[in-house]
Amino acid sequence: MDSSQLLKGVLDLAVLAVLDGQDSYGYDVVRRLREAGLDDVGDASVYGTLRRLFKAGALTSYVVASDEGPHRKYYGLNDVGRSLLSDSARTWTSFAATMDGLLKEVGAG
Amino acid sequence: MDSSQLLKGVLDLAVLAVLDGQDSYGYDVVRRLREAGLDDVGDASVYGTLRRLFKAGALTSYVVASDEGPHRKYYGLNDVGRSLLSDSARTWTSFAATMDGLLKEVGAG
DNA sequence: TGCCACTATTGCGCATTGCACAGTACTGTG
DNA sequence: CACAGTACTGTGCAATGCGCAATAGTGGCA
Repeated sequence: MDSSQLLKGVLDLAVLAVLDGQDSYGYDVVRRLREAGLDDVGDASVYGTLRRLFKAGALTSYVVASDEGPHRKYYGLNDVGRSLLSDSARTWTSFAATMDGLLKEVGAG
Repeated sequence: MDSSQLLKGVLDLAVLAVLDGQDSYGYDVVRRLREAGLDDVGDASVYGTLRRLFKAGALTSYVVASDEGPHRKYYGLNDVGRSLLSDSARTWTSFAATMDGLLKEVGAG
């Protein structure tokens, strides 16, 4: 089954979680998400999400030069972002519990 | 936070889970999902999902007259639907575990 | 020198899908 | 007859993940 639709609305949360505690840039966020198990996440999705969160005022942003390639645009959580992260995490946990409840009945008629 | 995006790709699974073990019709599926905790699920979403799953060959369908209102269009799982249900459930469980893993690091970064 | 791979970001347009809203229609109550 | 509850259909919109192309810097290799 295609898991891409599962990311809808959750990618924001995943990106915020990755940025929590340590600033990072798009290319690296993609790498970290894939290592975490989100194998199929598209790079354009992550860049888009970062831009959207920044535009929404949840992230700070600054550019850093790199010796190994082009410049990197770092993003970090601000207060809005941290607040959004905890709210989203709570919403996700609750939602996941509801789904688990629905699935528990499967096969039990 | 708006949880509507969280449903993306998961509503199929939720509907399949509700139909597992007992045939049902749209209006009742909506009611059951809301009782299960998916308070905000829209009726048009459920009807659309049922139609889509039927069109995809995962559901059987038959009409039953009702004494309390208009006819009811019942849906039930066939082999394709049951297979889709178990596959989707597995995908969901795995995905949810990945997300939980990402969130576990929050605050510990 | 020229070609290629890896790194890194942006922008365009598309596909999927949940939802609001309107319309149709049947039953029962006042 | 108006209205509420039940029940389904269709239209069009909004959100968002993704494929793909373009741009651009660094370094290796023939």
